[in-house]
Amino acid sequence: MSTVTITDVAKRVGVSVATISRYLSGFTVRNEDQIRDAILELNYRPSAAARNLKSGRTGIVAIVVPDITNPFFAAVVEGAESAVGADRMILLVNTAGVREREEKALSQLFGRVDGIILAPATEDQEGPSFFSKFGLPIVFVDRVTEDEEHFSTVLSDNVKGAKLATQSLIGHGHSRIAMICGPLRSTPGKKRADGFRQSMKAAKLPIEEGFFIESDFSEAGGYQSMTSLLQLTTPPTAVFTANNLMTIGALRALRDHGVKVPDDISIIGFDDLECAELINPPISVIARDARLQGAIAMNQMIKHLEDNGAAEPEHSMVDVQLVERGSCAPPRGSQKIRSNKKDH
Amino acid sequence: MSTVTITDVAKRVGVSVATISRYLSGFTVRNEDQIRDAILELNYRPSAAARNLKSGRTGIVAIVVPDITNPFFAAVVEGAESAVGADRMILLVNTAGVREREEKALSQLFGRVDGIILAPATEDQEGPSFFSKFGLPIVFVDRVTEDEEHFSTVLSDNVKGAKLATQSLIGHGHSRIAMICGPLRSTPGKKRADGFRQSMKAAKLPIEEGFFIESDFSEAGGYQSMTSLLQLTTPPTAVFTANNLMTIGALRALRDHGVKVPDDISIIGFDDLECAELINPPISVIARDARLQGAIAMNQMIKHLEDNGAAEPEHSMVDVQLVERGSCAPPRGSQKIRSNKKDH
DNA sequence: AGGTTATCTGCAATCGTTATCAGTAACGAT
DNA sequence: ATCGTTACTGATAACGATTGCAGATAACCT
Repeated sequence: MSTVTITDVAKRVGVSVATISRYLSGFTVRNEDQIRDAILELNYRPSAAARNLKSGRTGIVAIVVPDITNPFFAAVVEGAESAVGADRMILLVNTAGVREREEKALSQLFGRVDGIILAPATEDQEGPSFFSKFGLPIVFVDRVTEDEEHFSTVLSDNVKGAKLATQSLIGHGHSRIAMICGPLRSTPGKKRADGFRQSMKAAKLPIEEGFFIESDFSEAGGYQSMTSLLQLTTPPTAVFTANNLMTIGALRALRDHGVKVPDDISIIGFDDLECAELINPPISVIARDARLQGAIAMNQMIKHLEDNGAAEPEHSMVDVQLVERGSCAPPRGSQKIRSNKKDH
Repeated sequence: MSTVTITDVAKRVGVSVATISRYLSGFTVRNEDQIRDAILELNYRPSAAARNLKSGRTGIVAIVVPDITNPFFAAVVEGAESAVGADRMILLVNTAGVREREEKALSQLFGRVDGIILAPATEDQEGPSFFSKFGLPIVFVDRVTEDEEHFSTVLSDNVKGAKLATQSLIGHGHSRIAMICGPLRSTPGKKRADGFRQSMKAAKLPIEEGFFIESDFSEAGGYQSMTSLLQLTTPPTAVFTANNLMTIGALRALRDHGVKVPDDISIIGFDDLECAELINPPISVIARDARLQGAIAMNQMIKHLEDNGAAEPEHSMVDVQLVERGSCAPPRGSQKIRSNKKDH
């Protein structure tokens, strides 16, 4: 029980604590063997707390995500983990999408971590000052901030992705296209909506009444939204779902209502699904490298930490790509030849 | 930049640091308003490091998992998160299944966390002493230890689950059943193998040459294993895959080889898949509540921490259940009537 | 007023480690 | 023998907070 401290080791060997400390830091000292033995025998472990206090550094980077069970964020975390290096660790905070918890977490994080990688939950109103006050390096993932010059960001090309998805549906000859979107208060929600709208506009297609649904990036939300689309008097012939979970929810709703993909309705989702290929039909998606995003974020964070806060903020953008599988087809009864129209 | 300390606040208000400290700890002091103002104006945040050093507690619980992108572990982590409470946080360690990293992490954890929730990577030889030495409360998830009286465990009924799966296949009339198993050095790997063997034995069915494959709980492993099963001169008519990732890998292999489920081969997996219902056919699985396991583990951990290490170790077992969907059917050409045989 | 609590206060020690500073010993060069 | 250099050592002061102790103030009673 009694905690073994460096003093105990020093007494045991008969030298001063300073010597033990130096030995631990890799300097050459006289009685290295005896010290090593004493440490082993006493089972001494340096107190991280004391080191933190002295050095002002914790060796811990926090990563804040809304939902760790979302494979996208799990992959981001794993990517960050893979880049974190030997002498640092990751503190995970799951905010469950609750803004309150995010704030609470952030304030608790202070002094416990050297920096924060922050993926968005809802990101409402908070001004730049909110984060500046923190005094900790912050890297934002998939979230733009009002003062870009202060913080690094790792974004994915949400607008491009949404455009690719929408254009793909248009390319199959659809004109009555719906979108199940995420919260417009979040960067990914907003950007993907923008891309969708831009592509529809470029193709001179209207977004019909009830065809744009702002949901919440959850499976249940996807299910509900798709259900309400199906209950319209004339449902859409194609749907773009703005994230992986909502895609799954939407597919489940389609199955429950006996709607056939792609015969009755085409669907394409943002973010790949683990088993997209195994579903019948295989689901077309906009894919991006989540792991890479996490790794880039961590690398930027490390740069900030090593340069002692002097490093310039960086802004990375990871590419997205269309993965066509089989969930998109020409609308029922359409003879239309595949169009090659492109917006801008 | 300059860090604001309790001393700065004290000076500002014109009282001693002790008073500020007491104010922060909730005691009633005289100039509460001024103190509150000073703290706000200076943007003072107590140093967690200093508190840790004094109190010997960090308010952080580590959770060590082999692979956060595995939905099972993601759910365990989320369950733990949900139970962690307001004044504690979670430190996540992803060992990527590498034993070396696990050891390294454990030694780094000392002094940084108050306790460790440990889910198995490989768990070879290490004796009880290895963990006893730590002096930290440890709760094991899905992992048995040699000295049960020292540590709490949260297990799932792996043997029962494997039996249910095997019996289900047998019940459909299969006799040539294969298992793609996880590492036998891990508790889940071993127990699920045990359950499979026991049910086969009870049904007086042989496990044919090459029908038991020890793989690694990864999707790639599942793919490879299933491929090698298909290359046997007479492949099995049914397969039991020992975890979610291997199930997906196996399904992918089946699809790539044009083998139809359940017509050509029946398959059942351990652990549910997010989109098991969306696959054609829907995949039958052995399901368990991963989130619950995480929550129980965290609750046990909190009990240990609050009782100041005096709490008795507990051993919980969460139930498993068979979820029949549609990936199991009688073997091709079989006329056999569904048997009701049961082993014990 | 004097005495007794009841509150609140500041001083200083403490947590375990590292950084600084001022040594000391050994050794070769002068 | 003296000096300078090299290579190590120990005492001590931080780091920023908490806490026991004793003293101070106010409040209350007779």
